[in-house]
Amino acid sequence: MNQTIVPNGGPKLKLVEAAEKLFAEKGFEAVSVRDITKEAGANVAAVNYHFGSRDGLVVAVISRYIMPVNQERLVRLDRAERNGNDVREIIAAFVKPIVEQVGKSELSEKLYCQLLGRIFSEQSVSLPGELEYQTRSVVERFTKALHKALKEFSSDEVLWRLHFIVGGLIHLLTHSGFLYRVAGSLAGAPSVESNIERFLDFAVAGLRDGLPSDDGGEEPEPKKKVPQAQFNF
Amino acid sequence: MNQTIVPNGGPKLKLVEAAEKLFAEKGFEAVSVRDITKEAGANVAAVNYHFGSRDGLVVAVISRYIMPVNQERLVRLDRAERNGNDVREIIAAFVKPIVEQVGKSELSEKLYCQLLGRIFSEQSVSLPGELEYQTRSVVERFTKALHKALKEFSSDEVLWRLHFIVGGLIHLLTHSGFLYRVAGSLAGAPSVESNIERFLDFAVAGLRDGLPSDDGGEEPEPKKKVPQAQFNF
DNA sequence: GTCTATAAAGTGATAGAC
DNA sequence: GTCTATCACTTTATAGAC
Repeated sequence: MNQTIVPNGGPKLKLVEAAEKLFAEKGFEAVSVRDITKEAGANVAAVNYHFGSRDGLVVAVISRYIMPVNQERLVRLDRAERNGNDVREIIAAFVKPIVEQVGKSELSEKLYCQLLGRIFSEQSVSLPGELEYQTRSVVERFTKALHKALKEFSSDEVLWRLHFIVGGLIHLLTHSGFLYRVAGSLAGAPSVESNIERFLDFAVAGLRDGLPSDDGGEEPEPKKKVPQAQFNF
Repeated sequence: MNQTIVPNGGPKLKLVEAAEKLFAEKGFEAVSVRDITKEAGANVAAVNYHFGSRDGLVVAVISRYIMPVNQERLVRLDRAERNGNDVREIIAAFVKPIVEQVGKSELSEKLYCQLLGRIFSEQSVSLPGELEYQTRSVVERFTKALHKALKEFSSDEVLWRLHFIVGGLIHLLTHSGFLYRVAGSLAGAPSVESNIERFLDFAVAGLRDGLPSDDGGEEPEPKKKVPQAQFNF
């Protein structure tokens, strides 16, 4: 978990790590610069010195977590497309990279999930062009791949269902907290991985709803074109 | 849309209506008392005089929208249970009361949806006992009804899937905005109702995943008990 | 009930010393 | 690069006049 955004291991990294933790716990809006510098053991002016502004730090945190996820998503999507474009594999390519990066973060599993849930549902922060472009292309590529795998549906229909999946995913991530009240170190306790698997089943079934059973479907009526959604995946 | 919370039609109502609009547009945290009183054409002190505090107003807004939805949910659930406990009818009982109340609000359809999305995903506001009790009983009753309709699954499994559904629903509501960029007054344009229907299909399919096809299922292994989730439905 | 004035605390950001 | 001191502003809430 150390992208180009925070190269050195000095005070800049300490700030980012403190910010991540607090953002995960309380949300981006509920944490002040003073909270962060206090948590990091740094001076109040440090955030502005190193990141230009509070927003600069927020963007740094978001980028650090989103970029590797998006990269891995595309790698896996390539593989899925070569493997015959199976719907479940496509959705797995979309979902699993999130939980895969858990280990690379210094955050606990719980906080990592909460942070990613908050990142995905964040709307008011304007991201740098590079990241916005990456996100847009992820959305487009997944929508296209799914549409190809589910020719029976219009691309709007596919986009809407992807929307629903994203919503369920965000909710799973942000509410992963309550999971840990029982989990602890119990054998067989529910883990993020098992819940992601559970979610995959749910998502694939919803996505495939309306198809006969496995392949060869009836011809559907194509529907109206809807503009590209603008949300973070 | 006039519950016991805001009885008179005077300045108190004006404040609530102004708050609703701004909360829908910008979120609960991003709106100040001054924004609200300005929008309502009232004095800065009005919010504190009429609602005790900013939080008091937030709670009033949330209650005003959630309570009728929850009541209608329970009415519909009763009906669904008498009708043979069909899964789709249960989920419809959960989802449709939301969109059913659109017309009773002074808010536009878009803002109404956004507000309800924000209410459902709100976590930091502590609600009055009455409302919390109502919400809790809604969750319990729906989980039980679903578990009864889907005996093949553990109640944890059902609860998780209900979670996923809630997530998808919230996302649909909060992103309903982008729908309206094309919708306008075009005939055949997607409406909230049609998207809810779309979502219902998705949700029911995901919920029923793992069942043979219609009825009579294989015996599953029961899973670990998970504590009741604490989130607003 | 409504208003003004103000309190008390918090916010992000920065100039300038070290 | 770090720190203190401070600016300019905003926040919620309230006392007290009308």
